[in-house]
Amino acid sequence: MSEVAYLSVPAAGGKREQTKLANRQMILDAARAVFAELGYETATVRDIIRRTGLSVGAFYNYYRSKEEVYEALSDDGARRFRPILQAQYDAADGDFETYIRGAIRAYYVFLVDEHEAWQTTRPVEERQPHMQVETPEMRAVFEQVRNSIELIRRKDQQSHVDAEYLAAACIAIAREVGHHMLMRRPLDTEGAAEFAVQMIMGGLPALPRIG
Amino acid sequence: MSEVAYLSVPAAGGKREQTKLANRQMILDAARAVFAELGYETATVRDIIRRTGLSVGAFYNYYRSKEEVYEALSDDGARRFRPILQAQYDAADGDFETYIRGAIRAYYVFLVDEHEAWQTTRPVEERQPHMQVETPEMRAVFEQVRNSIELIRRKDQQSHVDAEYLAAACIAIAREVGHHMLMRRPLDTEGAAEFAVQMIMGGLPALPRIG
DNA sequence: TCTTCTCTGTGACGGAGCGTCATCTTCGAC
DNA sequence: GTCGAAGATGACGCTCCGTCACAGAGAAGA
Repeated sequence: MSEVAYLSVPAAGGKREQTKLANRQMILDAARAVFAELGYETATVRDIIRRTGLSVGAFYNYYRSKEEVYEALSDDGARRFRPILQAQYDAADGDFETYIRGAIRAYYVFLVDEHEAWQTTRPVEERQPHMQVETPEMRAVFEQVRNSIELIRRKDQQSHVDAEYLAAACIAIAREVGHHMLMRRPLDTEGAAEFAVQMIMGGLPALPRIG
Repeated sequence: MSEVAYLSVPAAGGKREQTKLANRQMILDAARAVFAELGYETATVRDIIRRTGLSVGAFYNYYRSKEEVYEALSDDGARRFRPILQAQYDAADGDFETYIRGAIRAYYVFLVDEHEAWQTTRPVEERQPHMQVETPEMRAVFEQVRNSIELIRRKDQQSHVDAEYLAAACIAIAREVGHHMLMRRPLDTEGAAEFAVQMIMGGLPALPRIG
């Protein structure tokens, strides 16, 4: 996507380029830490930039606002998750249940990882930006799920269901059950995943029984 | 729920009490209008209060912040919806599918009503406060659904499913499908409700087919 | 190497919105 | 009619924001 290195230095560029990259990342890291410590609402641009040693002006060279930094963080998450999702699609080889199970399991593992990576000082809701952040990458995830569903379903004899509603419902189940999973100890990604998958595949009558 | 009128004035109280009530309501109405016009983020406390003719100080006698006003608005919505939900539970007389169908239908009608009541000047996302507002009344709605599900399910021979996950999943489906329904024209509450109900009752294989 | 040009970093500054508080007004009790 | 309390008022100080004139460091050319 950019210039190709043509000397021994692999992915360098000039010193300018390097510090730019480094600063961008530094700000992102600082922001993640500050959001975790102070909570998103309380945190200010100054809090973030102080941690990097840069100046206020420098911050605005990279991001337009606190919101944009958070978006960058989310976008980053979604961007890292997308290939995982794609791998599940490829591995499922056209079988819907395999895809859904793989996708949801992967998602829950991802969720737990991220959750722990944020060095949890503050409760989840405070860390979150209170916005229904809808970054391009997140919309891409939704689209990817919808497409996968549509592709797989089309292969089946089964005539079409409303792919948009279905995708929305699947994502909704996965997200919400995942959210509740994170609140429980011990963390049980498998149990939660199985619940979600069964709910999608067979609805209530199919759900795993307790006791 | 409060004092009984013991004179000819039905629900008055002194003039003090009356203006207090009136002001509270005025602020709420103004806020709804301002959020619709300017969007939640852009709107300021001053924008809201200007519309009422009151002073800044007066605002802070009633609410602590813009956020609290929005919470009051949401809370109000949830409070009005609760009895509707309860009525569906009573009418279902212990039958789960009847309850779910009634609840979701009622919810979608409610959704569309509210949606139209907000005199839509701005897109939905901008009107919304970007917070994952979780008011007491909203938590109460969740609890009510969870309880209803637990009560009804317990009657069935069927052994227990995870009521918390199930409630979360049902609400998630209803909410998300509802959200997509609102984006489509013409508005089809019945179709969306049927989709959600079938998804919950029988999962994907049970979903209504298109064409 | 030295010069020049350009790009990035700096932080003081003006502005916006916030929430408070000393003060005034109005209500209602006696 | 008097007086105490509840409530309204809006100027004030504060915090955070985003900008911009300036400075310093890297690249490019001689």
